[in-house]
Amino acid sequence: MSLNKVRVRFAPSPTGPLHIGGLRTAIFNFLFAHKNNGDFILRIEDTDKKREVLGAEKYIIESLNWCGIKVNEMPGVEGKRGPYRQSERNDIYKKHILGLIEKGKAYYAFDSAEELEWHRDDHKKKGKTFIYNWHNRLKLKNSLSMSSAEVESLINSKGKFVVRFKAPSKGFVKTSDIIRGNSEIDCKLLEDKVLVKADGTPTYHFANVVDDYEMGITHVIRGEEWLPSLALHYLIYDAFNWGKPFFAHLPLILNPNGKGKLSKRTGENAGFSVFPLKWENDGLRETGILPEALFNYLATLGSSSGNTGKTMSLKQLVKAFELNSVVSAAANFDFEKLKWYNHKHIQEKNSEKLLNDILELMPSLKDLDQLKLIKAIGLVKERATTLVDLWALAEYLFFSPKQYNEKARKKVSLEVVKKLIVLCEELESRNENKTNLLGLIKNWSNENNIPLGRVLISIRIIVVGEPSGIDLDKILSFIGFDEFVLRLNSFVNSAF
RNA sequence: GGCCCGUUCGUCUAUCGGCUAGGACGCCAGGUUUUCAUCCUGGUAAGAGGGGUUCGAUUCCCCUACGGGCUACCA
Repeated sequence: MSLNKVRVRFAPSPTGPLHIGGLRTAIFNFLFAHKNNGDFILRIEDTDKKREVLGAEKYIIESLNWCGIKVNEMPGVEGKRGPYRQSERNDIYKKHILGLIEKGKAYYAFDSAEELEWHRDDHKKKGKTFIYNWHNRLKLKNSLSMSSAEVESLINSKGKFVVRFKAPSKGFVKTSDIIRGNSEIDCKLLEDKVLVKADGTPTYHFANVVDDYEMGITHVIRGEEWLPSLALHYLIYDAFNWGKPFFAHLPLILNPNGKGKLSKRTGENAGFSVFPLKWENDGLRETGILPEALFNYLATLGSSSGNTGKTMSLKQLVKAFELNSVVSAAANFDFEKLKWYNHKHIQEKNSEKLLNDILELMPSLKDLDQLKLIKAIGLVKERATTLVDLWALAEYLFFSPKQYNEKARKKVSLEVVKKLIVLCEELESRNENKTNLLGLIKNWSNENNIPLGRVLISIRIIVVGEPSGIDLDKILSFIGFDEFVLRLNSFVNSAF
């Protein structure tokens, strides 16, 4: 175990918006860094410029920021080990690849894409799999099979070549993973992977190892999809004679039914977004999910340390986090459970802060009395699952219902309502104290033998528009006597 | 096809070889609420199958099945 300061990185590709799976990887890295007083680095893996999507990098940073994931070093927040975009690190890769070629650990190859495609097809027809490695590298066009003069002239004339890693022809690579334990990979099966592409840019495998080394990464925490490449990465470290970081491969997040990696499409079909923020369509933020709830839920997906059956704050999650309590099996995404976390976190958040969250989503609410809004949030929040329905649940406290639930409307006794209006007029003319309006109404209904249940449901439907909502008492004192009379009258008017 | 990883209630998970297999979400029932929801109480439901090892396997090993991932000059 090295005594170096823990340094971890989250290394997404800007090929699209950050999705839930990527975010979970970021969260685990972040949790681990904080648990160990380490650094959390964001590295943008933009070596494939063809696939880069405009705005993706910005989206990634905004998403992390929204979730409260603070980054110590990243593009724009340069530390000593930058730059933090791979596209800006080409000199570093060039220097290192030359060293590897000199050591005989890597070689030039000139096979065209078409030629390789032909070999793959040809092998497939024969029921075999084409692997570019020790088995056939001498029959292919590369600096191992050709004379140095030939190689030199090819490099000088065309300049089109790739650099491949020379994987060993025998032996085993012993790999180790914090989550999965030890494993042995047969070198015979390994491919001579391309390290540098024909356009001079590195592939993931090469850039990744070089950067993790150069940036002093102590723990590589990444998705399970990289597990098959782990042996290759080990060999690259060894070829350089570099010390290896520790590795931890996180289980994947699958679709709710367990079929395949969680995808945008299944999310859409099931009615949720797999993106934290808006990207074309609404993200989780826009559907009223709280960042702390998303963080909390994702921290429990594939780990027992956060999976306590209770909500946990960032502080608690950091304290509880253990890399070796990460589960090795893939986890299904469950939107229902996310909603439960969201509901719980709404309860735990104070109304002022909730108001800020809601105003971000619905700026038009800034026109309303902010103090009244805070009070209203306090009244309805225990019923809310998302920020969006938090407002839906509070709306009738500010505006009279646009329409009345048809079924419920029939339960309203027009006769009673008319009597109520008369009562209100009397109260007004007597200059009665109407603080306890509902109490006055209850007494009145008692004295006049009007069934109280009937009165209450009628009032509720007129005031709310639905047979639902918070305590009538609270509603009436919130909207006040005048507004109440207004709503009674507009109901009577609409009844004809 | 080849290689890699995995398999406990429907879902997320607990179990350091010896338990009536625990918790959470969901669902169902009851209670509170003169509404609806929240909330409270209870219930439902599981160690893929087959071989070993062992006094004893969910737990260790092997096989099979199933699921997932990788198999690009993408990451």
